[in-house]
Amino acid sequence: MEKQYDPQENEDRIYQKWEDSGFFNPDNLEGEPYSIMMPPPNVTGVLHLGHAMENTLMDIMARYQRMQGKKVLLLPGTDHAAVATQAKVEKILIERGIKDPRKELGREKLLEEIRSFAENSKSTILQQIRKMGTSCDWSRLAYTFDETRSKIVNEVFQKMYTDGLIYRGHRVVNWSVKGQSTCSDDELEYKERIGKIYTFKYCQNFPIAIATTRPETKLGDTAVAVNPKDERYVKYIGQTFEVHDFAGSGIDLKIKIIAEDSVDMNFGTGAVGVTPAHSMVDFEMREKQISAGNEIKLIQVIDQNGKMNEKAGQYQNFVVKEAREKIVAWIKSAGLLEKEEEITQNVSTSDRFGDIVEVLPMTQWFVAVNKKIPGKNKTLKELMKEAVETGLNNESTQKITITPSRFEKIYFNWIDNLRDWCISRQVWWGHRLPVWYCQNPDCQKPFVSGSDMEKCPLCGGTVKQDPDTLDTWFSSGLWTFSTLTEKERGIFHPTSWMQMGSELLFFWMARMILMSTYCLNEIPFKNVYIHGMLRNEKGDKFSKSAGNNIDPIDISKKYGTDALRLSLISGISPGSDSKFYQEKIESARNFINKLWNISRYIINKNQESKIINQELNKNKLTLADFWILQKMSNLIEEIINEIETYNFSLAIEKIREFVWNDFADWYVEVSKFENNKTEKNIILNMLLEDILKIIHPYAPFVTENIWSILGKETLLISEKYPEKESYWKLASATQTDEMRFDLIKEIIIAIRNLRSENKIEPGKKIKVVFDTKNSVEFGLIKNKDLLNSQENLIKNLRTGVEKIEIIETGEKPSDCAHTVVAGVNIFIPLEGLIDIQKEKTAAEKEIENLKKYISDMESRLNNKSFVQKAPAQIVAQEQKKLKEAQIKISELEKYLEKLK
RNA sequence: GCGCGCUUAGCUCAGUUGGUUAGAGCAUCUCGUUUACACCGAGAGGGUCGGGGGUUCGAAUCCCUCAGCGCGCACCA
Repeated sequence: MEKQYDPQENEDRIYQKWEDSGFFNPDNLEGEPYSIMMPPPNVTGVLHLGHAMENTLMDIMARYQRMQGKKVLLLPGTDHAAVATQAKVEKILIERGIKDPRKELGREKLLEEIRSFAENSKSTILQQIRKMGTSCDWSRLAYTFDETRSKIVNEVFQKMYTDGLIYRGHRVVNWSVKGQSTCSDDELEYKERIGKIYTFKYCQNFPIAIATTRPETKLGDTAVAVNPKDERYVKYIGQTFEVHDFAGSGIDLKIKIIAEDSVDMNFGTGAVGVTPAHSMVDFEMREKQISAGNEIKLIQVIDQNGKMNEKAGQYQNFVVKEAREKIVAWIKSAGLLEKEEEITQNVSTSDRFGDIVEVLPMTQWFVAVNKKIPGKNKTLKELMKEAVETGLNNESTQKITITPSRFEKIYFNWIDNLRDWCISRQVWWGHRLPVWYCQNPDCQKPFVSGSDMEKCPLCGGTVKQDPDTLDTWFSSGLWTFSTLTEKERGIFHPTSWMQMGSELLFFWMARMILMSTYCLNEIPFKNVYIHGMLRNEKGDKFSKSAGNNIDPIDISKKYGTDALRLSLISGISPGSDSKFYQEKIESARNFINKLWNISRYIINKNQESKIINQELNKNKLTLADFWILQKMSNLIEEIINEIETYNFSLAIEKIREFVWNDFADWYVEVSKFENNKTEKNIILNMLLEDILKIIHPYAPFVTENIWSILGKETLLISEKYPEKESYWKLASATQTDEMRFDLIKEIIIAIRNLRSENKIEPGKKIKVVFDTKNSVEFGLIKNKDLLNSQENLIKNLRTGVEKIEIIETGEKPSDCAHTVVAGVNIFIPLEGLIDIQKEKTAAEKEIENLKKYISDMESRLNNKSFVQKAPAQIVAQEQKKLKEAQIKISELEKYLEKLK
């Protein structure tokens, strides 16, 4: 074995071994099913650090559960990411000089370009997932746009259409002019900007002034809404006012004054100009009014190119911004403007195309979220709520738990504000709507079909498929079950655990819940873990455009995948962002190397002593042996608990602390000189093997590598996770072993400390005198006997102690360095080398501290209500502490006296 | 505007239902080539737990309030 671990040599080979072993495929495993669906990365490029972190989290969980004896499925896949991918490829094509790819290439050719880009990107991504060590079942690899998934998409569409949950309607939608496509409410990004709000009247004799940031849309106004409690305006409610030639457009407006409770009387003029065609809120007002029998018109004045249309009269063909300026100028000159103020406003932009989104009325396809599902008497909204609130159909086994729980509130909040989901997109890359329109002018009926249609089933006329495609989240929503066969759904669905970033809460998590509860009457997953975002040391997001992007594969190549994995999850906690920086990677690499060297030491030792499968003789165990066995037992319990509550970072931190501090720095050192060699070797090997197992989910490559160097014929990936009980059985000698070993540890540290403080030369051998007269005892064994029996530890653990003397006189030897641990006086004779003044100052300072401590403690214990109210256990504990401090202070005082 | 987080050592973070003199890693300083590891070992220094108030025998922990940062939603007339 090399002095330093070289990750490069083996990673690919080991991954191949795992893959060949079949353990990635749950069909080869026994036990309780445990399933994780990988959030399919978009085929828009390469994996970034966030993906790498996700892969690490999922793989830790998958490997851990596999080692716990479960039948683990980690299913890999990719997402065609409709709009995102098309937008990306179009951008590339434009950069290549094709000005308008859709026009110049046409549907088929453009799709061919996108397909080839996507396939390329896909193969890169899959390679990267392998490189991360992800133990996923490649035989079940899925793609949201492959044949199997497309078939299910069509089936679900048809089912929802039949149930009346998917409908074609003329409603307002978000329209990206640049992308020439709709987008859903969730695909909007709000950007803050400074805008102007104008307060004016439509015309001189209009009774009410209104305010707006978009005067150009006022050409489409058909109502003014006021609060019915508003005394200023109540008299106008129900009246219709005509505005002749609004803003010189040549267009006459008919404005009806309507009552709306939601109008804030104190905001602006207390009246809202209602533009149903260009505002979601106004459109809803109109629907409300209509259902109350109050007809209001819908007048569209902006077209799909972001220009004013023929309904804008004189302003036709101006882009909205120009029209706005002209109308404002006209209003000003006509003396209608009452106020002009600057405000900060949020404008909705398209998250993929980046342009400001216009709200337009269009005929599109929608999912009705507030409509009762036939046979269920519940709406989709209600299903989605139920699944998280009480459990689907009020079954507790069908309840989704979100970690951290605060995201549940955010989710409910979102559901409350949910509108019908526009699912048709005018991009070409995606699942084409399974809708056919009869071309016979006498028929013209639309048909929804799960499979391709050729002829109109009614009139036999030719049919033409709808050119639109589905919102990408429609297919992603099916992911937890579209990836499984019917039979597999019985085993792996609902899936056990799902992890994702908080930005996908609505896009994806909510849609999966919607689809799964509706289609299968089952929740998609039992537990969702929401992770935060990785940021750099300054707290900035990593992004290509900011130029601070880090390629995880570069780090993997330089430091090894194990170090990358450890550094990615170090310091993370559920739902919170975390920082990722160089020191973390190095620290992780160092730990891997430490593990390598611990193993190297033990493996070399094995070769010398050639021990084979010997039984541990409990009678030959030392205090140190019992101590480490107890520690290991506790550790296993703690980390299982941490992993199962998704505290991945805490678990590995605890492992690291144990491995480095307890095992390497103390136990391995002790093993070098204690005489029960056989027992030591057995314990060292047992611990090493189990340490490799508990680290394996985090750092699979190095652990598997060492495992094979240990000469194991099995693969570590398929080993059983260690159990607390097996250590507990060995270690349960006495509970106080741990405390007594810790006392020896403290004494050793105190001796090292005295050496350092008194500048005793490194190589110089010393004698130590212990006075145990007033010391605090642990258990039945006297400290005197304990020190006697553990002389070996004290001498050999980097203390340079050559001789030990134990006295019980309470007399102070002179010319000594001195300290007190648990009442044990420790003296190191210094033969005139001692700096008396320094010793005095140190002792005085410590006495000072102790005095304050003791007086605090005394006043607490003298406080009657403390003694009365605090639990007896706490009081006893405090009394013990006080006693210890008192012993220490009196010993120090005596020592100080001696110094004078 | 409504709701939710966060604020602990120079940095990154722990701190379980309130109960040791608030912990770790990195960084800093001192010492050390002791043959598993200098990607190492031994030690040290460093915090009035964001400010203020309250509850309690006892508060980093619970409540109120203020401030800073972040997130979600709504508004954006």
